[in-house]
Amino acid sequence: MLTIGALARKTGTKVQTIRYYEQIGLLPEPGRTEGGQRRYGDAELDRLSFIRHARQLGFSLGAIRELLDLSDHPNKPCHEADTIARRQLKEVEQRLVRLEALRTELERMVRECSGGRTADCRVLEVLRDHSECLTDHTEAGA
Amino acid sequence: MLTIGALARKTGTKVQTIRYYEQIGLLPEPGRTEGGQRRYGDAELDRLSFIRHARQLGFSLGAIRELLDLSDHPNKPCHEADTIARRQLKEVEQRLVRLEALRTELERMVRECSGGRTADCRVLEVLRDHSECLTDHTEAGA
DNA sequence: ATACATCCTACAGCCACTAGAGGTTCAACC
DNA sequence: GGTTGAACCTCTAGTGGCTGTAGGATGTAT
Repeated sequence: MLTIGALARKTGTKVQTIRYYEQIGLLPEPGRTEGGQRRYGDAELDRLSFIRHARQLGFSLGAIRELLDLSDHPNKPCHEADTIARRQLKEVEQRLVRLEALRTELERMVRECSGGRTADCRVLEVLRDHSECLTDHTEAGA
Repeated sequence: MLTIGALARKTGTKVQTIRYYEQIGLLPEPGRTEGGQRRYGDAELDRLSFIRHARQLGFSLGAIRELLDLSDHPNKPCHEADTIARRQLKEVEQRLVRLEALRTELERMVRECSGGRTADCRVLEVLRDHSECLTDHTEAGA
């Protein structure tokens, strides 16, 4: 039986994050000691590891909820999980394209900066005038 | 003189976002009509365009605040702006590396999915067992 | 028995917006 | 001059995915 702190260490999660996952129903309410402290078993360890791994792969908590649900029903057909993963892959690919455009633009800004006064700063100039950009990075966000 | 809606259209910003920028002090408080509606001139248009462009390049509002401040002082040396841009470039590059690892892993998951029952689903299996991963995508986040 | 690390709840805060309620103003048209 | 109706106003709350803090209770080692 693991304390919440031990579970946190084993999974590389913060204690508060575990409680947060419980609060939003992603983790089940665990057993408690007489004094009211949470105690976890292997099932919870596996489930949290699954969640953390999926988060590392960029899945949203909503998608993870679906994946966990599928994982709980071994006889369901698998194409739903496949769909979720493909959707995630598509999003990652789109982000990659946008980020590459950003990199190009930032590299150019930095390369062309002559190091004088801000009045002549290439970085600020490019920011001031969008038409100086070679790539399309609209909607690029983070 | 532009209404807030016209300014929004010109810069591709939502009206609420403009008010939000004003609220956090990124845009100055504009003049008002007798009835209390905001009216903007070219200076605000330029400033908001700068902000939006920098946002598209992924700069945080904090970084943008610094850049605007530099832009307001044309005789300051330029290396601070350069530093901010380089920092941003570095972050973008790091995100790219992580996202590429994610893409590799997601592609493999999707490719290997046989389309049977969830019990045998490759996607779910990989999520369950981190050791199946070839790439390091820890801390990859979004 | 005591120390003290860890646990508990409850709530506020982060970023960068976005949405909605409920009411007011402006500009155009008749 | 009167009437629409789109656009404006303020204020508040919600989004995702946590993170941090206050103030107190519990568990374990000595």
